[in-house]
Amino acid sequence: MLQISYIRENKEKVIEALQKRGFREIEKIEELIRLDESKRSIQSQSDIIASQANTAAKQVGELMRAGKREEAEAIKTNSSNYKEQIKAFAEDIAELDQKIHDILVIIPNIPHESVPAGLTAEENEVVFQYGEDPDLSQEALPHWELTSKYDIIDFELGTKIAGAGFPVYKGKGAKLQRALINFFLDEAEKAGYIEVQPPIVINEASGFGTGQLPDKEGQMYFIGQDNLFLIPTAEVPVTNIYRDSIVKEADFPIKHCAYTPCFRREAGSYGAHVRGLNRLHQFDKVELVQITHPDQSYQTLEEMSSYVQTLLKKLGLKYRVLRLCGGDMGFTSALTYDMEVWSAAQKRWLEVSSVSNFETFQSNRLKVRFKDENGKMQLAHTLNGSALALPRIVAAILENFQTENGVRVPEALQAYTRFEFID
RNA sequence: GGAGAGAUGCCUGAGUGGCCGAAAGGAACAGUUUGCUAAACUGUCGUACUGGAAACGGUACCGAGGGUUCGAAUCCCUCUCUCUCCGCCA
Repeated sequence: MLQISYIRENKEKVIEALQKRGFREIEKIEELIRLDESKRSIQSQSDIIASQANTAAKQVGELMRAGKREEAEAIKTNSSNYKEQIKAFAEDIAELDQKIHDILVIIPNIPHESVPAGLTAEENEVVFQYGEDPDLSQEALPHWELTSKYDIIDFELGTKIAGAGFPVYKGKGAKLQRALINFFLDEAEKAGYIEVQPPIVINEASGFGTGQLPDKEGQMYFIGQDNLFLIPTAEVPVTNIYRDSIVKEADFPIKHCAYTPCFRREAGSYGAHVRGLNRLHQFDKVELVQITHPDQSYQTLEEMSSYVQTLLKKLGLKYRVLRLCGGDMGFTSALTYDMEVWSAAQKRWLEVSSVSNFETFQSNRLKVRFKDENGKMQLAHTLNGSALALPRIVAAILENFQTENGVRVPEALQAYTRFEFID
């Protein structure tokens, strides 16, 4: 959520930036500023009345103590209508506040200046590409055939138990998952991230803090009886650790990693491109979260991006890095890099990580602040990135490393799987 | 699920109608002392909005929302959360 004071002081800049994103309701900005102006005007009128009421009340107290009963009574009768006036002002202010809030929550973050213009995924900018196309035979199979050939992931069984998009991992498939999780967590620890195990359900305040609510509740599974949501990503519970807190400047950067399952309803996305592991309702992911000083956040973003790339290199996967264009970025992000791996049998790029700087967009909602060197409160910057999401990594490993004798496990993982081939 | 207790500033904790934006201690920050560290001493030390060039003011906030009153951290109502005991249980 943008700060109203920032919008007020940088109106043109905000409008221009939102146009880059393809935000349609630009006129809302003007409306917002009008509402804010009248709110502040009413507020100061109300403050004057309140000040008078306070003075009168204080006088009554003093007169009573001095034993001057009648004078006190006189002021009392004069004071009785202050309350009504203040109440009337308060009602107007509450109404305006609500309107202001309703607009603020639909305004997306302002894109960083390096974000390319563009509205669709085609306009994302490829900033880096690494690795070779694996040399596969004509008979190379897509991963959903390999999983049943080696009996490591059973999609139908998951459908029976829960529904489509909830696969059952079996035998070496389950072990591969466990190996990847441990590999990712160990690497993150080496890179200085402190591991946490958060709840995998969140309340409404947490969902609001990181920007999933309001608006995206349709993407999350809702447990109505207890008013909780299953997490769509560990970003939500991990970042919310710091909600309503004042962090020490010396503690920057705060670095956490977390493994969690993630749940997404993915309502309305079906078809050939979501086959197999490409898009699931439940999947595993190791997530990185950082909270930094505003001056450091873009440097941190680059570090997170290169960290994620080292993981892909260690796994021997061909990948590319995209800088998302304004229209393709998430609502809360100021700058996002997507990492995509090449899935050789499908001949498709699969997104396996998304690394974003949210600047103060989340911290303004979360109220994550620190005291700067001048003793002033400032909002911290929040960032996060997947490192990594498992299913598409599994898909790429299966497809890219398939041989006649089975699927060769990447060397970096063998210490974790304790087998070299899936066969 | 049943019964009870509680929610105050970064933390602990006092405060039952006006002199309370809030005692005290701790932490933190600055200074004095010190060979260094520690200790001691002195001072500073809430947030948000708002007026002002600044100095310095105004308003709001003691879990949330209502109410009583000239006046509420303090009294009343509702809600939320936390803790303790009992029950159940991985």
